[in-house]
Formats: sequence, C-alpha cells, structure tokens
Amino acid sequence: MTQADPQRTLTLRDVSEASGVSEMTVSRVLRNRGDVSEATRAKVLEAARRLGYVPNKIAGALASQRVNLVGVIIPSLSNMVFPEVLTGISETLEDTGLQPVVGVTNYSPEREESVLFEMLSWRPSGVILAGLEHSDAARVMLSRAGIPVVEIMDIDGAAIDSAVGISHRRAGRQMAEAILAAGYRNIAFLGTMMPYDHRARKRLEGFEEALARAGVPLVDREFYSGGSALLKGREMTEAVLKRNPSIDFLYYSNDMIGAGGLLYCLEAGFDVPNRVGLAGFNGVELLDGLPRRLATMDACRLEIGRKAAEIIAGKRRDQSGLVLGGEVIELLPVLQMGDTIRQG
Amino acid sequence: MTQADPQRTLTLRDVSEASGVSEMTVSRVLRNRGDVSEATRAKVLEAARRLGYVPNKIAGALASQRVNLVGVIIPSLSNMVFPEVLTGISETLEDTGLQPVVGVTNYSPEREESVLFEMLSWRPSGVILAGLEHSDAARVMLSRAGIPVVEIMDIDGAAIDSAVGISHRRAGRQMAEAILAAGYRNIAFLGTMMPYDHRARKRLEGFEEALARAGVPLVDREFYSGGSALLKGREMTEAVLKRNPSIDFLYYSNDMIGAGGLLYCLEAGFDVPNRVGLAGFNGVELLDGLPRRLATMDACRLEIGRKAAEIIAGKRRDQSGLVLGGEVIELLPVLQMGDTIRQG
DNA sequence: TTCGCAACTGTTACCGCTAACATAGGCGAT
DNA sequence: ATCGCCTATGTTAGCGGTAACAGTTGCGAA
Repeated sequence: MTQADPQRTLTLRDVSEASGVSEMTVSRVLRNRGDVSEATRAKVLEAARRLGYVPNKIAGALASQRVNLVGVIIPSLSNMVFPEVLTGISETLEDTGLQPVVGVTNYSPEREESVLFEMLSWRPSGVILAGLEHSDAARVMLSRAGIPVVEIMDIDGAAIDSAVGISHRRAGRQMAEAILAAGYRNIAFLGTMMPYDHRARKRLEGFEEALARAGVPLVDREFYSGGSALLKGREMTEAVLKRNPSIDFLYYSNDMIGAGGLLYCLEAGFDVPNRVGLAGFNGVELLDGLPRRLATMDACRLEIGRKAAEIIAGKRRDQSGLVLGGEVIELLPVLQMGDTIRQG
Repeated sequence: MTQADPQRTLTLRDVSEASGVSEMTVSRVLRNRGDVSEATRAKVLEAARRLGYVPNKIAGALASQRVNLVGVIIPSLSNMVFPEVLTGISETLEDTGLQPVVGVTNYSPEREESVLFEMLSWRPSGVILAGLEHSDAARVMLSRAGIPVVEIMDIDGAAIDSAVGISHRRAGRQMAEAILAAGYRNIAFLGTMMPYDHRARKRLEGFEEALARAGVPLVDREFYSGGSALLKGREMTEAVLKRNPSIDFLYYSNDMIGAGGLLYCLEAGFDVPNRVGLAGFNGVELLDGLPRRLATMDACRLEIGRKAAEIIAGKRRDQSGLVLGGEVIELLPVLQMGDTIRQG
C-alpha cells in the first residue's frame, strides 16, 4: 500500500495498474460503456474508489470530441428573474447528462461577446443566451459553432437558430389595454435606465403604442440606475406624484420598483387602486408578501428555461449531421390584476 | 476564397495554412507568448479573424496542464446572498486570467459531493466553496486535488485549506447582547427549516448561549420551509405573536422573513420598536426600501468573495511545488441597529 | 573576419483519454 | 470437428494544442 507520490494526480494508468487490466477496460467500466465482466467491473471500481481517482474530462472530451456542457449566458444574477430561468434549465438538463455553465454579461454587448468567445472555446454541446440582440461578431461565432443555439426571454425579432420567450411588445400592449379598460387616463412609466435592456424597451414601446392608439399620451416617465430597486421605486414614485399630482396610474418596468412604489403610496395615504393604480412586470415571488398584491404579468421564467433546455437536449439526440432549422416557441404571459388596478 | 467545409470547426492548422506559418507560431501569436515578428503577428491575426477561429481550450489545457477555471460551489442562487459573493469573486478574478464556474448544491451534501466531483474532473486551478461542513468523500477529494481550496462564509470550525468568513456563533451572541441591552426579555426566534444551513444553526446557537448566560430563556421559536420568504415571515410573525402575546422581540434567521415580519407588525399596528422589536441577518439591499430600517448584521458578502478570490489567485503565483498551508481570515460583521431595536 | 547572442520560426514528443479495430476464448449449431 | 458469432479484453492511433528544444538569420563586438 505504498503511495509513490501522493501529490501527483492520478490517471487511468494508475487505476489500470492497481486493478491489473488495461486502461481501455478501466475507461469502459468508468463510463459504463461496452461489455465488461462483472468480476472485472468490481475489481476496477474498487481500485478507482480506493485510489480516489477523479477522471480527467479534459482528456476525455478531447479524445471523444464530446463535451457535456451547455453554455448559458444571461445579463445578471441579481435580478431574481434569471436565477429562476436557470432553475428551469438545470432541472431539465439534470437527466440528460448535460451540465449548464453560466456566464454573466451585466447587460454589456462587449462582455457578452467575450463571455461567448470564452464559452465556445470549451466547445460546449449547445448555447442558451438571453435576448435576440447581439453583436455581429457574436452572431457569426454562434452560427459557425455548429451547435444548437437557443435565444430566450424574447421573441420580438429574428432568431439565430431557436428561440423561446414571450413577446414583450405584446405584453406592454396588453397591460396598456387593461389599464385603459379600467378607466385610468393619466399614465406614467417608471423604469430602469438601461439602454441594453431590450426587453424593457420593447415593453414600453408596446405600451405606448397601445396608449397612442387610444389617443392617450404617456403623461410622464422617470428612469433610474443602480442602487436598491425597492428604494428607487419609492423615490421615483414620490418624485413623479409630486411633480405631477394628476397622475392616476404608474406602470413600472419591474416588480421590485413597483413594490417600492406600492409601499410609498400606501404610506403616503393614497387610495390604491382608486386614486392611483400600479402595475409591474415579472410576477416575482416577493410580491406575495406585500400588503397588497401588485398587478403584474408573469414572464414564464421557469417554463422558458425548461423549454430551452429541452431543445438543446433534443437537438443533440438527432445528430443527423446537418444542423436542423431552429424552432421558435412563444409563451403567453398571464396578466394578474392583483389589487392595484381597479376592477370594472 | 473557397471554404472546403463550412461545418467543420477550425483548428490551428487552418489558421497556420491560411497565414503560411507553422502551427506553433500561430499558437504563440494567439497567446501573446514568445517572440514573434510584428509582420507575422499581423498576418496571423488577420487570418484568424477572417476565418473566425475560436481556440480549443480543451486541447490547450490538456497540453499545457493548465486550466484557467476556478470552481465555486454555493448552496443557492435565489438567496441574494450568494450572487453578491459571486460578484466579489468575479470582480477580483477579472484581471487574473482566471474564470469562475458556478455549481449549486441546494443545501444538499450529496449534491455538493457530486458537483465537486464533476468540477474536479475539469481540473480547475482552485475551488471556493461555502461552509466548513462537507462529506468525508468531498474532503478527501479536495485534499487530494492538490489545488488551493477556500471555504467561505463561515469560520466556526476546521478548514481544509484556507477559509474566509465570519463567526456566525459570535454574530448570534452579539445580536443577543444588543437585544438584552435594549431591555427586551421575551424573545422568540423565527427561521428556516434547513438542517443543512449550518450557518443559520450556528447563529441560533450563539444567540441562545448569550441569552442563557443572562438567564433569559428563548420564549418561542418557529420554522418554515419553501415558499415566498416575505410571505412566510409575515405568517410566522402573526402566528407567534397570536400564540404568545407577551413576546417583545423577534429574531429572524434572515432579512427577507424579517422584512415580512416588519410589514406585518406595522400593518397590525404594533408599536415598533417599543411594543415589539425585530432583527434579521445579512444586510440585504432590499431593506433600504422598507418603511422602517430593520436591524440586521452585514455578512460581509462582497468582501468574502474578494478575499477568497485573492487567495486563489495568489496561491497560483507562488507555485513552489509544495502546497502552502492555508490561511484563515475572519471578517467582522457590523451590527446595524436600524429602527427596530429601541435605543437605550 | 569570426564569434556569440538575440530574435524569430520550426520540429518533435507528448498531455490523458477514447474510437475503432484486432484478438482470444467459449459455446451452440451444423 | 468445424464454423460462426458473441463476449471480454487489448492495441493503435489520434483528438488539437503546447513545452522544450532545435535550427536559422542578422548584427554588433572582439
């Protein structure tokens, strides 16, 4: 039981010598592939366990030209939204032998490009990335990579390969229609100052479009960046309502600032939803604990993650040589009226 | 400008042929290593760019026996706490050429073990993982791996190599002392039902220990699992206060349920902090937006991430063969009294 | 002139594993 | 007995890079 060099990391050869069979047989046992007698299998497993052997996937991947990784590129982790998408992806990938690897861009196209480059250099089996807007270089890399690509969250635009998401433009329109139907007419928008949050932008576009069609202008708008979203929501709401007391509805670009706004309105003694109505976007769990349920729209985050993972896992199976055309899946978010829009 | 097979992924050889130099020279150019004439460099870069060459890190890592990845293993992404630690890690790793790869365990030791195994099989340059409690197998794997290991968040226990964190036992004690000093005597604890959240457990232990020393018993305790933390905090608080109206202080295992409790108390008309005081743990940003600032304790998340990354990056530099002994860094969380503990 | 050395480029031998093919028994069918 | 075929195992040749060393120039110093 002498250990020559406890430092050196073990290889197949070590296990092979310890169990008296060839490296190939050890490889077969550890991967459960090919015919190996029960006796040999036991011997090998025992040796591997005893030595504490950890396979070297780098070498394995190079030899087999197969990597069980799926790159997932998202803008942020602190948004609550993306971790949930990740959950959906992980769940679904769990029993496919694939493993997600996450990269974060902070809503920067340059970072997206470099994260993508980095990921592709590991030759993953597929890539899932948020949004449809990417740099030209990123697009080229993705199409050249020869692997399935799924763009998630948004479907308002052209996909490189597959896409799973909702129409944010339509979501904005739908919310506008609900607000108008409830009789509100002096409407303001409050959102994040992120030029690269294309989804928030599209929601606002759809929102304004629907208002315009009804001849109702957007009375005011306010943007912020950085800091505690809850606090910012509170501050922005106060600012807008003081600047423009006639406002009777506040549409927020996300639930977190919406929640801050709601807390402010309640404290300030506004009658919600009669004097002023509010709505957010995303349907985050947090809202359940607020004094009143904020109107919102579920962005189907879990489902988006699941479907995207299914596409990647499915494509891998039928490797008919040529890459098949992508599919675009539109999910339909549900408008939850909550307690902050007055009911007809 | 004929492209033989647009599908086949490119190799160094393709770039080498396209630029008329050897593969080795191309490799040198792309890695910025060794002497290459300016003319050659330009030629190679042009060819690589034109072809859209993406290096194969799998092959590179195998040949050079170097992998620029750092495994980061955390219990959860939906906790707000861990994304912030990740931010600290990423920031610091940014200019070291190292890249974090995240794995999530959901507070399960078995999952931790398998995630770790998976990670080590990619031969990372280091591993950062949450907590000091791991399965025996995990411990063995880590010590055999021959790479720097940093255990984060907690320092109440024995580290495998290095550790960066706070003493949760002491944090609990400190909070108890502050509460006692403020004159509260009927104290309850509300927390998550997670047997494997060792840090929450240690805080409670320290808390009870300090109370006991002052001859004050813990009057009541309530646990939950799953669901919206904000809502649960609200529900648990109502339950506890109804069951036990004499209670005058509520200590929560995290800020989220604490926030829910605070919202409940304010709505129910309790005089906070005189009739009832509250405190949470973590110092999450969310709290800034609440009607009243919840007393809490900052867990030094960003700093923990930074320091852990520094240790990994530093160790790599002095690769004096033998692995150096680890260092243990204790950070000191700051008690923020907020508005929910009455001031002497 | 001759040498030494720096600057540049190429050649060779792997890194640790797996695909593909080769080989050796064993056993039932003919 | 002979063949065929299946099972169990071994052998060989890379996968796509990089370390280490081996040239090949050009040029200033001796």
